[in-house]
Amino acid sequence: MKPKHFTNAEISDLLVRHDINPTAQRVVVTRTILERCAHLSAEDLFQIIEQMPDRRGVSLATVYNTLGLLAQKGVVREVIADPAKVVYDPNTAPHHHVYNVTTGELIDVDADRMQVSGMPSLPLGTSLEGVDVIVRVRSPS
Amino acid sequence: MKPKHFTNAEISDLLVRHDINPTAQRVVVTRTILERCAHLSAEDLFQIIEQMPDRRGVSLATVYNTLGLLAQKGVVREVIADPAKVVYDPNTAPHHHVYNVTTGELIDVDADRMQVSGMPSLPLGTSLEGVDVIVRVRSPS
DNA sequence: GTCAGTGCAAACCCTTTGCAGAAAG
DNA sequence: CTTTCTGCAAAGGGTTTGCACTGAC
Repeated sequence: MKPKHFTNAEISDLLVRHDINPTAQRVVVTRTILERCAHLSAEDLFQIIEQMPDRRGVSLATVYNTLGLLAQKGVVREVIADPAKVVYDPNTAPHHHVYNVTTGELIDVDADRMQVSGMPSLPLGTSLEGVDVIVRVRSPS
Repeated sequence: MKPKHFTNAEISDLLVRHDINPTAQRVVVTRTILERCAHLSAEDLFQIIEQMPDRRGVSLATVYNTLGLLAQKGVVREVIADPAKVVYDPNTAPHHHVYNVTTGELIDVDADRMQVSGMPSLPLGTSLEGVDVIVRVRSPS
């Protein structure tokens, strides 16, 4: 997935459309993860932002808070593959993942290539949040 | 899933068959998780064992180490659904999970009821470790 | 002035590790 | 004796929280 470029105004609009107050820090965080087009953890993102020359200071706590908010509002997707940390995926189209447990690498698989059939009926009083498929692979030791 | 009962000798045999040296502590841990037939975290298991009257002392570190070993040797299965903690599943038959993000409840779904089609070819030099499907549901707030 | 948002540091939780002592053969 | 395993307590890493400050309306 190739990097894209966004103006701050575009990001700001996107946030507003998702019911998020577009503060300077939130715009930086959102813009960074969307432009990187990669699976990043909060810590990854924080370090990238720290090294931007034109950065406006963004604290680690704010990165965590913002990513949580973005995930909750559907701007990005949380991927829980590695028990050690959560990564965020700017790809919000339905898709699944191949996770290399040795290297930590995470690869997208389009939902129209790999599908789930036979969805069980949901427990009473619950609504569907999403279906995650994770293909775990291992590199030779 | 109803609780089962095992003799220590049965558990011991099981461990040996899986290439695990059957120490007293490992037998207690293994027996407890197999008899409970439930998804348990290391902490859960530790607390259950702590309250057993006939227990042989087992430390938290040993519970973690033993569960890791059991998972690695295929006696139990690791389930990574909640980013906050790993749970262990004594059901090693192929199956998937419904996870309630509100309550933390985790339900098994037989693999012959829900299936994945269109598995991607694995990255070069990797071998398949497993395929996890997690249906996330939410209870109303 | 009000209220949401931010930064910092401390707190938290789950998990792993270092190391000395215990157990097993 | 040697090797493996265990227990304890401390460290570790990711994430969250408390609280005072800042900034926007």
